[in-house]
Amino acid sequence: MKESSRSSKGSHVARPVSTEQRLMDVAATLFASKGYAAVGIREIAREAGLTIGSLYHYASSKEDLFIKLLRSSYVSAIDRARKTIAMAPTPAQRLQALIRLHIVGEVTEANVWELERTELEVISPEARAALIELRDEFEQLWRDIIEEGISDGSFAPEDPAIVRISILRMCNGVVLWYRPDGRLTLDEISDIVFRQALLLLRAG
Amino acid sequence: MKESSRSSKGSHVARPVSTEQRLMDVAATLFASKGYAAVGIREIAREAGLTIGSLYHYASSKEDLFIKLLRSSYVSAIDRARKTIAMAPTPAQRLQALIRLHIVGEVTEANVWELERTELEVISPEARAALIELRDEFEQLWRDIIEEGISDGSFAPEDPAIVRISILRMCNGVVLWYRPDGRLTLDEISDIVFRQALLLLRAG
DNA sequence: GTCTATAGGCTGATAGAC
DNA sequence: GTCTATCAGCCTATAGAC
Repeated sequence: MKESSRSSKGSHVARPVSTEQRLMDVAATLFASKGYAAVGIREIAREAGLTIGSLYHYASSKEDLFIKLLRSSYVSAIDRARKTIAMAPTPAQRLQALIRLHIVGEVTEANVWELERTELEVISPEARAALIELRDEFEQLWRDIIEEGISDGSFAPEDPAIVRISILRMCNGVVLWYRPDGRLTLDEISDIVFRQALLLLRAG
Repeated sequence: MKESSRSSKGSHVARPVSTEQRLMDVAATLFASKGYAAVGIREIAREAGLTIGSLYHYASSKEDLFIKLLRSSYVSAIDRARKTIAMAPTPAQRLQALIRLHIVGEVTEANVWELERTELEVISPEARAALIELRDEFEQLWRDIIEEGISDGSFAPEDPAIVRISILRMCNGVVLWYRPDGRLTLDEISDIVFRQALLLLRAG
């Protein structure tokens, strides 16, 4: 997802990725697919092409690795979401762009959002509070769009909070059943989810 | 959930529960809240008031315990759903009853449905196939209601499959944020989710 | 049907050479 | 920054007494 086109080498080969980035990507994929407790540090190290000893150069513990990866995932998701929102003029268009960004992001990267369900509870209270703050910051972006739509009259949901949760769950669920060779493309799915979101928001 | 009012004792004290039932309940709660890998058999045994040795009298392995509990949860959910559906005359009423049953069931018992997300992958292929069959049987009940609604003209969703998945995810998500002392009762939440489901189904 | 005791392996984490 | 070697503790599961 990181473009880094300002790399000085100007190389024509596949852009090299830092060991740390590779480690985080591997950890994200494994944690997202199997859950925190089910993934061992040996497996993470092996998949990242490292030994256990080397892994501990990048993170001081398994929990620290998990926290680092969640934080960077949340931060980059928030960052991209803000930029996407800034380019759309109306609440509905902002919502459409955000839904597509979220669905595509989850399928092409790792779905870290479903992890918060129970896995956040394994980490220490202070670190958890910081992560929950980031998660709330992300959700606030959706909340704002809905509020703006209500203000300008384009949305009129029965219960804005439940609708917001429902829309996010519809997005988060796609990665569980989407298959690249399936009936629908990610763009088509994103459009359907967006129209479903509109149905919920325009209930009034 | 099991009534067993035909117990011969006619006792006026709280209905006694078999050790096996208690074990299954404890295991369901723990697995649902922390995930399969994060729960140890020591913890399950302790919570159920047993030692490890005794636990293995009821299940031959941790995986076997997990399979038994998922199977019994699925079977009883399907059974209750069928009975609930049979009492409602129209597709919309069947849907309303099923949504309420599902939401209330998940909150008052353990939410085993979210487990299938990734946890089903840890169990052996044969057992998994049987469980997936049960899960599909449950989902087929929802599919049937939607199809019947489409046939009689009361529903006209853009994409029946995605709407079905979305409705189920809206139901399954409630247990993640519902609090007994919160703004809404379970009945109120169920009604809102039902009306949201109708919005998705009557898109036409 | 419940217990105690223990086997055998895997886990997260550390020490220290290079 | 990466490695090898290793530790102490926890895990699932079993054996066998009662």
